[in-house]
Amino acid sequence: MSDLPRPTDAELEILTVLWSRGPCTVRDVHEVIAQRRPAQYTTVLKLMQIMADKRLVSRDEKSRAHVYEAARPREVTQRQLAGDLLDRAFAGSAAGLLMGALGARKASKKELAEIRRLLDQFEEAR
Amino acid sequence: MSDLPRPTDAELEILTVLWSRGPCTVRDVHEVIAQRRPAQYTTVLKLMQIMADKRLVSRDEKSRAHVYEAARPREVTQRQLAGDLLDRAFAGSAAGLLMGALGARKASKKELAEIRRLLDQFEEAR
DNA sequence: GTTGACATGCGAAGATCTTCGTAGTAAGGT
DNA sequence: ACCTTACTACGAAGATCTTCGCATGTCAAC
Repeated sequence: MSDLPRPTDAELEILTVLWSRGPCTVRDVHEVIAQRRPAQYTTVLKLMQIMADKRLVSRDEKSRAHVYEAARPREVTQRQLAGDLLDRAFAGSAAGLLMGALGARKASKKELAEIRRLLDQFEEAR
Repeated sequence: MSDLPRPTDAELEILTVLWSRGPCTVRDVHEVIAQRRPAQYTTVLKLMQIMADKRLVSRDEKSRAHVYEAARPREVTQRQLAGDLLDRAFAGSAAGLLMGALGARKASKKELAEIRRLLDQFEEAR
């Protein structure tokens, strides 16, 4: 399993679009991103080309408008990013990371219950 | 409360030293870092000067060897970083972030218990 | 076939990050 | 006073990130 570089901020933004919409053309991605902030088409294009070079995305060139797809499923990259932050800022403490997250944004009661549920499920699976 | 820029990788490494050892000279920090990887003294110096410009650290120039200190306590920066990642990669889902963390590194049974404990404590405090 | 719409490729600029060498300066011992 | 040592300041180079304009190519419609 080859390991990919940690995606940069701009790259991650594009990946989130690809994860939620599935394989996309540059135009598709640009439309989504341009909705939330000013961004030129060619900027998104260039980024996606670079991501293809880095193997962060795969590219299907069969049709005129190339179709890009995230190279790895969302969960795998999320694990990479969480693990990376865990090491760099939390000395490996998942509890610390969770407290950081809960302290940073209000979590609903429902979310807390969800966390407990996942915790049970996670513990069961070992 | 002024908001500080997100520390870069190299800056975060220095911050972790300052958090764990308290106020330090450049030499102190360099000694710690040089132990784990090759790094020139002036590289660390320059980084810490830049961090002072950015207000990520404060600098006491009274003695010849300036003494640096993290501008904000560890927990505050951890919250910033966790919140940032939460937004950028987990669509705000703390549960997702926790699963990412647990999936990335083996968590001991003790750590899982700790998480439950903190979760109780956190929920109580609202 | 010409034109218009739309796509990629390419180069380059500006910002930031990271690295380090060199120069200058202050302190302390001899 | 002088020399050594230790420290800061400064400038600059190289890498990466992010941005965008322009050239070029392709396809369909007229």
